[in-house]
Amino acid sequence: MANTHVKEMQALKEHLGKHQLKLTRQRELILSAFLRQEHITAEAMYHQLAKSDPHLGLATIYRTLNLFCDAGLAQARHFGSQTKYDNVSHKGHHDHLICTGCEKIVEFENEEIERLQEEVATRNGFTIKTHRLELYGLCSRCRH
Amino acid sequence: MANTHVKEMQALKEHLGKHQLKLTRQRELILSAFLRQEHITAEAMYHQLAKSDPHLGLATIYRTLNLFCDAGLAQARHFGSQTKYDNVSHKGHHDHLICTGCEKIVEFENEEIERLQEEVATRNGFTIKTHRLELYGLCSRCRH
DNA sequence: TATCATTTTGAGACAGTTTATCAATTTCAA
DNA sequence: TTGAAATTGATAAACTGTCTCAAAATGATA
Ligand SMILES: [Mn+2]
Ligand SMILES: [Mn+2]
Ligand SMILES: [Zn+2]
Ligand SMILES: [Zn+2]
Repeated sequence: MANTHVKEMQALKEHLGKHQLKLTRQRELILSAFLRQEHITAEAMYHQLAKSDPHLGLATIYRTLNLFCDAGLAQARHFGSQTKYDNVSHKGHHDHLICTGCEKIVEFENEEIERLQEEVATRNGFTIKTHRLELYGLCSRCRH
Repeated sequence: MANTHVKEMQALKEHLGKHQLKLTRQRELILSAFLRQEHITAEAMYHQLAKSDPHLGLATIYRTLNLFCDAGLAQARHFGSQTKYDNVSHKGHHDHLICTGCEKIVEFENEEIERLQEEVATRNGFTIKTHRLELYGLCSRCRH
């Protein structure tokens, strides 16, 4: 655990430094736990961390995950009715395939789709800032 | 107003008939107002209708819009953090371009994107049931 | 048209999720 | 080491949407 997530920790420190924010025990702890997941809800992280740190407040989890979003390490994604924080520290933009049977989430990137999105936007006079593409269905296992 | 939205009214009646549901003054009123919009929140519809019918309850709005969804007249869409009911009575599947400046929503369809989505799904062993594609950005007016 | 079982409504309670408040604690620059 | 500023945890509050239930409306039937 000593030399894992060094890069992300560095990125966080950089963000903190730029915004007069402080590095706390909680922020370190939450970052470390967050980086072990791909997609997680604040509530799930709260329960997960409660085992080792029963006094960590839910509000702190929310505040910290939102801080990670500001720092570019995380991204809040609204899947169905849940808000999951997506670990984007080590990867670029991507979209999602979501199994409605088992909740499995597969990430994908498709240059061609992205290009066509730009085309659609341009045709309508828009400049895209962000987008969201989610495909909901059944994975091979759940189909049977 | 006498002969507008006759088809949609008919579709609603058909759904009601099939499910032992009743046609009420409120359902007629809400349908008529709903069909005048493209995308609207339950809350917005509530305030809009309150002017002419101050006793119409918010729960009734929600119940009725959800009924329209069941009847295939409406579709609930989660844009950002808002849930808007999309009037789909007279159109098929489509996706959205959303201006983050003025909230303008432009609908579009793109065969090619849809095809590529299927391709991505197949490649990952998924069978798509639904999908959501939203492009957020600035419209030409808001860019300046 | 009157009857009346069934459905619907409106008001507000309630639930789930996220943010705001604030006194106490922690951090870190000087 | 000190102390101003930031952060935390507990909990209140905000917000969105659903549930409850007594009263009212609907519509099939006589
Ligand atoms: Mn992801
Ligand atoms: Mn639409
Ligand atoms: Zn599955
Ligand atoms: Zn605009």
